Amino acid sequence: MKRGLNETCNQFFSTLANPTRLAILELLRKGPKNVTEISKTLNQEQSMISHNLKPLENCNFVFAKRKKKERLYSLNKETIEQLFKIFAYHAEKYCPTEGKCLTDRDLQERRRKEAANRLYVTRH
Amino acid sequence: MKRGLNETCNQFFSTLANPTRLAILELLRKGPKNVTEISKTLNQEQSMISHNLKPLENCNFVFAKRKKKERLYSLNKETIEQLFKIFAYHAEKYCPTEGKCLTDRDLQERRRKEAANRLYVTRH
DNA sequence: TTTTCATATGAATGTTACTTCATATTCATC
DNA sequence: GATGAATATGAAGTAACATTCATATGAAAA
Repeated sequence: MKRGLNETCNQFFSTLANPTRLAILELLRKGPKNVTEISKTLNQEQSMISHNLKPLENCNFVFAKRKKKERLYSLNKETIEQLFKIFAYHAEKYCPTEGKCLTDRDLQERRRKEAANRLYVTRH
Repeated sequence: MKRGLNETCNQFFSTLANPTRLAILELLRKGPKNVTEISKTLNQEQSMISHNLKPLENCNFVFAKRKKKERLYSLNKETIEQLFKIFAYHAEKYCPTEGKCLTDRDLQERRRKEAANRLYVTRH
């Protein structure tokens, strides 16, 4: 397959395409946090936070530095704030009611329900 | 789970997190194209292109309008060009050799190979 | 009004990513 | 160098997503 924008670009957006990771990024906007703090604030298992921090760090969306026994994670504000800004602008303009932006999955579910409904009407 | 940046944001990035869809977006930078043209240029099945155009359209990353029998898809340049610009800047700065940005999958594979190698060495 | 071209849809299957739990590693302190 | 606290890793199961092939729909032309 023809791929101009390379694997790296896919990686870039894939790393952002996860609710846990987005939550981490949003939390880190407030300032640096260690793993335990993130884990507790987001009410998620520590191992899950670590697993999700890894791709964020690989992509340089967050930076880490040791502080005694802890690892302090901080946000790459330059990149992330810009991205969130674009998103916010786009969402404001195009998804004001959040009524758009449906997944295939949503559409599938909707169809299922419509079909069930049709069936229900037909039955009577 | 605590989720500040909502579902819409995840959707936003998830839609971008796919090589086929990125290829479509990049192609549309050159100008509007219909489904068949996209399909042929990217050398992908028409149904696949259609399936992937749907989320792009849902998120308003592309716009569609009829032209006779065809549907002409065009880019939401405002959003997409900005995103690509940020990505390009970030990649330039942080992944100059594309040596970073490894997935869990990559790391897993690397480990497998290393393990196999260790085993190989041990055998002799 | 049926034929053809262009696109969309559905359902099935394959592929990838996420989550979890158990355990390993790392680093400081005793 | 043993212990404890903080974090990372591995492997397995599960859920989500992408892809494919067959077919349906829609729009124009004959």
